[in-house]
Amino acid sequence: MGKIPVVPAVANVKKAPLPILRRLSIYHQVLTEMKERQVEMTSSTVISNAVEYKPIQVRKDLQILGLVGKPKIGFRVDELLDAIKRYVGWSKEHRAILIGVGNLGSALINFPWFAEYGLRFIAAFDASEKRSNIVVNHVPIHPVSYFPKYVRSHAVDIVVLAVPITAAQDVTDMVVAAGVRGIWNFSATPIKVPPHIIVENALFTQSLAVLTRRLSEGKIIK
Amino acid sequence: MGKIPVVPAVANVKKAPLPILRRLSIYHQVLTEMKERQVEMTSSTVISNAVEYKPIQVRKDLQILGLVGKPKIGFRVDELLDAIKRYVGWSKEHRAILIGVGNLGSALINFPWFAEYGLRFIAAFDASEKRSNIVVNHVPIHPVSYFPKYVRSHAVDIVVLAVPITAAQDVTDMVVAAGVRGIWNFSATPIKVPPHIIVENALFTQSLAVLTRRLSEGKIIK
DNA sequence: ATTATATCGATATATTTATATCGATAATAA
DNA sequence: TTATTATCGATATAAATATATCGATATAAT
Repeated sequence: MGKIPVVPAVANVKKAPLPILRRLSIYHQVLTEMKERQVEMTSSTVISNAVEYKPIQVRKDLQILGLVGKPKIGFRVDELLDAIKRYVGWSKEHRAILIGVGNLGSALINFPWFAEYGLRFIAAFDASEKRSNIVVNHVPIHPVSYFPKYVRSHAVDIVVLAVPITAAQDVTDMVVAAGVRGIWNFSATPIKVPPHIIVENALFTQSLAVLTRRLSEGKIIK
Repeated sequence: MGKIPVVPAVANVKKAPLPILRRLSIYHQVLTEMKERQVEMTSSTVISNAVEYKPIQVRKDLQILGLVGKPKIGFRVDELLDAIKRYVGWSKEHRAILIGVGNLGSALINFPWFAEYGLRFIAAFDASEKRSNIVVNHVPIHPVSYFPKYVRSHAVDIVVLAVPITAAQDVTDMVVAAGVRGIWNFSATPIKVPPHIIVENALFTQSLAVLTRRLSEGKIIK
């Protein structure tokens, strides 16, 4: 008699290649602008013109979505947009908490994430008492000490971390202990988490490094 | 007689691989924290423990910096840090302008970029008159209409763009026309520029796409 | 009706990036 | 003193990613 496996079963969704995910989010933005301009059909070539990638690459990327285009014509803009949203996980709701309501946190909480990205801020937390117990963009702000208790009575999918470097790891540990699975990290330092937690870093210095390096590489000397 | 080439000569600095640049900026952060803790020596293995990359990759990345480590010991923290800063272009000053003084722009201008990254904000511009003619973090804010004139009398290396999507392309065109070579784009849309302009996008949705996809991939179903 | 063309999807190749292996070396322990 | 170990740097292999090629097809032009 074979043993019944006790490891938790996991949805066998294929792991999407990182470079493709990143480019899909750019195609999403371009397609959104096309939709606003009432454009109905588009193609790899047309999308390619709007971004910095070659048509072959755009075509290959779109193939992963599994929808069929028409030769000579391409794809319906709205279908492409929906397919991308489904693929990257933006067509279902993600309940999010903001921690750190400084300038950056305020910028994040004021952005209309829900309609296009499924991200819904249900509360925010801040270390400072004077930023607490107010409401920003319909989202209530609480003192951060209340966070663990809050999570016990509210389902939270994602914590958006916008705290200073010095607080980042401590707050992360609290978030992990509370059982939240996803962290979108805007603090300027990489954070350490156990393997079952999913972290994505939005580290500004990464793009700054690329920018300053490219500027020095291309310096015209004569 | 051979023709004298008329194409502008360019410093023959090798083009740094993008993935390495991005990881170097993370090592930089980790090393900075080590320096603050007075750690003198470190190694690929130790750095690896602090980040999500394997020791082999860290070693290979550091090799590009061209400094020699000691077997069994590794590298001096301060030498590594300096080498990274030189390599990515953070050891010389970059004169920067902020355009768009909303929450995000304010967060950017209040961050201490200069000491570690060489980025010096010399002025900011905003479309709103009521945000103009004040000073934030020692940086004067002007109406954006004054930008072209300002650039004629001040050397500007980088424009940091933190404007709404709707304004992004128009402001970009103005920046390009004014002759600025580098753009750090925090507006939520990719912008189009001529080939001699260097743009780096800090698109939040890229990391969001990775986060939401990874969350759905790893969903426990049983 | 025929030809030309732009695109798709599939497959093949090239390039880039990540990882492994291995001898040499500096420090530490026996 | 000798053995052991952690690391380095160089080179080799593997894996992932990007690009090219090509036949098929839907539309538009002749």
